Amino acid sequence: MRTSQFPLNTVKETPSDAEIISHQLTIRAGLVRKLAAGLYNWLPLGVRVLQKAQQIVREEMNDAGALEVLMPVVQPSELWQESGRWEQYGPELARLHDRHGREFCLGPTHEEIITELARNEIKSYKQLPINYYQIQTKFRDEIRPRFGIMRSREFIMKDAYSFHLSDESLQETYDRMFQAYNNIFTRLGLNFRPVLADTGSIGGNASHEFHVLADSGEDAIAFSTESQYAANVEKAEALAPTEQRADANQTLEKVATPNQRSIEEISNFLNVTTAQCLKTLLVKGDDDTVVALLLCGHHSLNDIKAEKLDGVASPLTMASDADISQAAGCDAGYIGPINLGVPMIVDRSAAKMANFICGANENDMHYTGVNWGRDLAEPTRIEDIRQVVEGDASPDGKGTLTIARGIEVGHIFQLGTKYSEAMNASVLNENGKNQIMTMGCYGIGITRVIAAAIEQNHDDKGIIWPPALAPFQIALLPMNMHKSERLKTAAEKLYIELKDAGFDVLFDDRKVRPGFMFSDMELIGIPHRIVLGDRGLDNGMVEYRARTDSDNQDIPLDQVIAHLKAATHQ
RNA sequence: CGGGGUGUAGCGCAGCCUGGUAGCGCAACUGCUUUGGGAGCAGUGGGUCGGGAGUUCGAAUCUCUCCACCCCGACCA
Repeated sequence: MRTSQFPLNTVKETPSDAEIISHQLTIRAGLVRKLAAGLYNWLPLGVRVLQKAQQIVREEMNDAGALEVLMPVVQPSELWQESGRWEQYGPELARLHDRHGREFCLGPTHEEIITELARNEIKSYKQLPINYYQIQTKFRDEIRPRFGIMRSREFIMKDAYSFHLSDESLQETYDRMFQAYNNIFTRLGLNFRPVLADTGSIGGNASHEFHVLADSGEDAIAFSTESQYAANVEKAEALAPTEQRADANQTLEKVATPNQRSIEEISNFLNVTTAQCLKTLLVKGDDDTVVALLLCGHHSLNDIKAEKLDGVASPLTMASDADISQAAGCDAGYIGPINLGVPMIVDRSAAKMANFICGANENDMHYTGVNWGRDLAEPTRIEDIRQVVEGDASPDGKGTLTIARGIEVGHIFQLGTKYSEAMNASVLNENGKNQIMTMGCYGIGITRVIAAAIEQNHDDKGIIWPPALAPFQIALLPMNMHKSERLKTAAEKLYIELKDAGFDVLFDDRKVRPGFMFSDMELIGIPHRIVLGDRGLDNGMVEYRARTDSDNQDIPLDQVIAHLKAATHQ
């Protein structure tokens, strides 16, 4: 490709609203342009990268036995009503009407559609298992789209859905997808980790997320220092402390704490650590009741763990101010478990506290020196409801946890029969009886993969594409070609030879200064660069430089192709 | 949804407080010079100052209203 026919649309200035590096570079390099909040146009250069990513995903999915289909973006409400998600899904689901007033939505995901397809097309156990996938645009009306293509409202996703008769068959396909995902992200050249995950709103059993490790990631991942254990902190179990509870050697006292509400304020005011304070959260329970959740002051509630507990409303909802004053007789900030007449769920760590501080259920008052079993009953319900923190014991018993940031680029689930049951997707089994199929689902955010790749691979000059994602492999840069007929002839000849050798070459035939060319090619991250100049031509030499090199290398003109083949492992 | 902020040329911004014929840099276009790390000089084009209403002789500037976009928060016990 020639730059004279393939405009680069690079810009020198960073747009003011781009916060993270991948957002800045996707715009500066001319991959995308913003159309509106969370909506992006993809320019020719960006499309080439998209296609590279899609191709790898396609190849690995096909190799793993999945079959490509294509489903509509616009989906009829009836199917969503059948699965129950028309009501469940909030404002994130963009709904619309056609001219006849019929209701539709823009698909944020395709479980309903694939289940409808499968129940019509699959009649016999002999057709199972089967794994369908598509690469399709999704729309989710995010609360806050941000970071450019990292979290946009419209995005491209590869989603796959498998159908089975048995859990064993589902597990087999799940394992195969797990392997396929490892292959895909490895080929894409990303530093990633599969982690145990929560199944979220889609529901189901086993689940892994694939995270690209980057400081700008929106998810926190807990890793074991000693083992392969890795989990989203939403999911990571906080083990009960192994040490015994300390002796109750302080006396219970009620102290005035005027205007000291938060754990932070209380600990400062009383000159103690936050770990000595007990945090009492009131949340909504079943049918208009209120439940107290008790945590160590330095721990945070994990609402995903909490809302799964019996007696706690899902989604987790904090009690209103009115509920609080009715249940505890005080304002938020002074609630405590002593004489609190609501059911209590105590975190494993909080149950081991001794001589702690808590609210007195009276405004501007706290208790100090509080002890379980003496000043109030021993906890009757102890659960894991907190977020893990750095240094916690790893749930698999090996090592301790460290916490790193990750970008979720893939997610695989065992869905079970949630959709197939609701939508009656069944086949005839070996005994001639109807049997509901069990399902798995497997997603990869294609557009997010590109943002993640840039987050992980860039320098102050621009993008450094992993070879598999680069829009072009080689930049061919003639120096001042318009002034030298000899150079022009040589450059044109080399361009043809490189193309014939099977390389993706970007030939910069613009009449621009050398520095301009260098900067452009570095910004858009082309992995390999060949520079042709009159000086080198006198000696039959060209210059080679990889995007990651700091120096040029002189290569005899007749060995360029061999050199590039070695450099690109072709 | 709550809080904060910003809308002025394609992009980045000044001008607004204190009302009086709309500016700077980059980009674009033309010409000349230049040519191994985002060139120099000269010139040219480009703006419903986010929309609407109001105050005023006169509004980018003051008032009201609507819209768009950005940031933070949605853990307060």
